[in-house]
Amino acid sequence: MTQISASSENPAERRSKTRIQKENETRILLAALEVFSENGFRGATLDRIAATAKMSKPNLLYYFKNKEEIHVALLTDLLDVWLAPLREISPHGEPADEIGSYIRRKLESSRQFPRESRLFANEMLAGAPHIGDFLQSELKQLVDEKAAIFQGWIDERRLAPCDPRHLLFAIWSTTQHYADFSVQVRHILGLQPGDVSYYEEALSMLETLFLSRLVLPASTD
Amino acid sequence: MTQISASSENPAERRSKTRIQKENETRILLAALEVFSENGFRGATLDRIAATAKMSKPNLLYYFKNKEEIHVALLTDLLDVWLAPLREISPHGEPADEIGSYIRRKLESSRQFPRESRLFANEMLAGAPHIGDFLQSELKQLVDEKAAIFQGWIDERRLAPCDPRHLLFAIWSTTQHYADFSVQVRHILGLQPGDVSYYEEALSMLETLFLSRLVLPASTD
DNA sequence: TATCATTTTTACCGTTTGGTCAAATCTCTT
DNA sequence: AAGAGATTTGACCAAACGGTAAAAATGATA
Repeated sequence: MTQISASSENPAERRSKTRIQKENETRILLAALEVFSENGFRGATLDRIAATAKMSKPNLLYYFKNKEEIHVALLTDLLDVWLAPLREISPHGEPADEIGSYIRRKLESSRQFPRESRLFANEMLAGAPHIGDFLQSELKQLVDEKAAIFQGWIDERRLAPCDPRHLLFAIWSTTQHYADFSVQVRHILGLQPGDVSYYEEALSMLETLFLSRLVLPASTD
Repeated sequence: MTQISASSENPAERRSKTRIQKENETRILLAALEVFSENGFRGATLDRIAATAKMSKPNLLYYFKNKEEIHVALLTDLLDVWLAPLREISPHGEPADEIGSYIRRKLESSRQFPRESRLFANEMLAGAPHIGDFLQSELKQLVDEKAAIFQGWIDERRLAPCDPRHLLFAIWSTTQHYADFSVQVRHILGLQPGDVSYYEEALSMLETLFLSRLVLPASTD
């Protein structure tokens, strides 16, 4: 978050952050994450963020100069979280290992950072007005790079022929679903609001789906 | 939409709808779908909906008594669209056929009704405040019913052991992803804003994933 | 074409929203 | 304990928001 330390930041240009500054910025970003991830940028209000952070609105605006700046700070943090699991895919491992561990990392990220996932989803649904550039440049580039790895495996007959980018879409959607649609998941599984015990079953399902075979061939017993 | 004809509807209780009424309600719901699906309930405004429908705000409120009523009308329509493909799953077909055609129906629904899909996604992200009951009752019941079919196939060794409900989650997420995250999909595939030509590749990917085998066993050539 | 119901508009209201300002308070250093 | 800088607050503002009332305009019907 909050770029290079003593740049043109909000509480004037000060050399280093005070204890109070660090505490309050954290509190604000945490509260903002809560509110933005539920209601999106337009649906969120400074009043709600301030209330969630247990802070007056003018005080909040002492740390971030406007609503957009808070949102940008959150998205900037988010993109690192989002990319990290993807970066780790290596061309040197076995396809099953690499895909399997990518799924585990993505699912773990979904469990640990469900609000970040929903923040991202909200931004997508709104048409990615704030991170369109990121999608087109950084993300696209990384995807192309990793897709080439998959394509290599396909050429070596270690992976079924498919568009590697769509394979990535499938991994992203299935894993993020457990964060973004957790309400639906819990309602259907009959779980309580806070309960996230379904992640183990989810992993098991996704391993069957991506690494093994779902529909079994007719046995010849 | 708009339940039983001459109930306690908005323009007083009138016997049947006039031509103008039908036209305007359609225009409003179409505009509202556009706006709600992009920004969610809280992020949408009556002014934007009215502007999109090329209609004054008071005139809009002549047909729907408030913002919530428009939203409810949209969600009511939506739930039918959402359930239709699921209802068709039959216990009598082959697993591969039933799952395959369900995926095709879902993907087709995603292509035909992307805004409805995003409306649903927005409602989920917000914690399903308006359709929580639907998820718990109608949807859960239908899911349990269809999950039992899958479980039967698992018991007969025609399907890999897995939690059938999570299998449904995987189908939902992968197919809806192409509507909900279409911006991301297009940016990564390098397509223009309106272009939805990726649906064929998507279907191909999902058929490989769900019906065939993604990671191939080492050949013994 | 006169009449009546339907539709649309104009003008408005109270509240919420994003944001400002200056004064008041607090914290840290000396 | 005093001073300077950092933090917090209350009062406020203009615009946007959801919504209302009543008059004006339009459409259907006889």
